[in-house]
Amino acid sequence: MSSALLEDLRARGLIFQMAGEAELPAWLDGGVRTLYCGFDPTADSLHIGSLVPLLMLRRFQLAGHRPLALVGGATGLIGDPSFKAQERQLNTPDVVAGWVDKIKNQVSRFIDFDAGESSAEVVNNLDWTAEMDVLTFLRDIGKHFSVNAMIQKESVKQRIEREGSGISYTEFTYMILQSFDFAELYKRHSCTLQLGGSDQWGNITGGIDLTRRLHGGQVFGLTMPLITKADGTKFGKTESGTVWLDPARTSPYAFYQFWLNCADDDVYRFLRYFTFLDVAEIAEVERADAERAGRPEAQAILAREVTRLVHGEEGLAAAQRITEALFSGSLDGLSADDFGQLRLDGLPASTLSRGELPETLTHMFSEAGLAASGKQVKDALGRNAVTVNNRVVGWDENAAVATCFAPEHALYGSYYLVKLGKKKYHLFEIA
RNA sequence: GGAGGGGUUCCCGAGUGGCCAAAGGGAUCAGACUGUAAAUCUGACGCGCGAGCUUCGGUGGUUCGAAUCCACCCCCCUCCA
Repeated sequence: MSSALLEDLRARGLIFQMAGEAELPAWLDGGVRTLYCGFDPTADSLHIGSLVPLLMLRRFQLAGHRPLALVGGATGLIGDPSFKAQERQLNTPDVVAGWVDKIKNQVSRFIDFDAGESSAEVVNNLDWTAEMDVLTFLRDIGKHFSVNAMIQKESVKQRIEREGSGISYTEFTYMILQSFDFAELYKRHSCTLQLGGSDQWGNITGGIDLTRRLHGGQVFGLTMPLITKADGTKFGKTESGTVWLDPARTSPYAFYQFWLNCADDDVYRFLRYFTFLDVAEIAEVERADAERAGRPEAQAILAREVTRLVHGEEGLAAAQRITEALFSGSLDGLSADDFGQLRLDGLPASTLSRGELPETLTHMFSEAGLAASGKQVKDALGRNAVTVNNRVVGWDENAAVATCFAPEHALYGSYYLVKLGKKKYHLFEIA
């Protein structure tokens, strides 16, 4: 039954490497197994880079196993050097502790805590490292690690070999801390499988070795592939930066748009990675898209599914309302209440009074976040890329803010929907 | 502690007294083409509507003029002790 899980994961392209590949299928089939994946608090929210591992925990849970989400209250204080080009800035303990709480919360949305034998649990590695003293650590844990082997790990190689960078002892020790986590979870929870991104391979195998040495137990490892994009740019970034899971940082609307804008060359792969849709079903979507000319269905399905997973039905509905309002072409169908709703749904918006309008559009729009600088607004104005309630506004009107936002141009007396470029919208409410 | 190398605009990386707001590439933004794609082409890309203003690790100095020269300081890397 669980080897079926592995089959599905393989079909989705979600398996990059396995440690203990020969025994793992039988082991999973043999009963409810406990597995874990770690999430280090490097900010107050996770971003979509953590989505694959999070969904992976859920996939295992749905297959009857018991997932532990480890929040790295300890490892987050150290910093994982794996494949990082540079030493990281340390964050203060109280800051990290605050992030741990937020991330615990976030992680909890993806796994079920009330599922009988396979009920999930959130653990924090600070619980078993905080009180450990240095000498115990060095004698009981450190002794099992060979520096010779550690410096051979691919994940730290560039830090050791590359001219112009280096690695502190602190970060170098990260691998040992994470290895200790695995051994400890094995002891405490009989946890026998660790999941992670492919960059975690070195840390995972370290944990497997340590568990064997410390407790004589056989445990397993599984890594997921790095998510890449066909055009070679980094996955998970948009013009406005990282795509976060926290709706306060990335609105459900922006989140939905991110997936909707997914490239054709990536979208079917992403459907397999990021949704629970059946592989066969996804193949069917791909086939249908290929047959039909024009715009594929896949992006809409992907956006819908992932937004629902992360932001729930309500978040999805809000995102779809805004999308529908903005991209259907005409604003005529919108009522005054609809504008209010769009604001609530997370459409970027601001309120100004007629008396305090800025002197220039460049100032007004860059302030509102429609563009990074006045120069960009100027460029857009010069190319007729800006509209106010669908009326094109040009560079010659830059200083005529009051005219552009005159009452006769308003919708319902006070609403102005400004579009810059093809996709950037901002609602101004002018009282 | 010693010797050497280095810190340039978001990133990589040129620049070693004026022609430098600083080559080139990447990323990003806008336009055309489209499907709110991709590829391609065009323009922008420190800030400012503009006059102009502020940058090249930091602080002082030399000079008519400094990212470029000098002094001191901070940080990083390599090797030696």
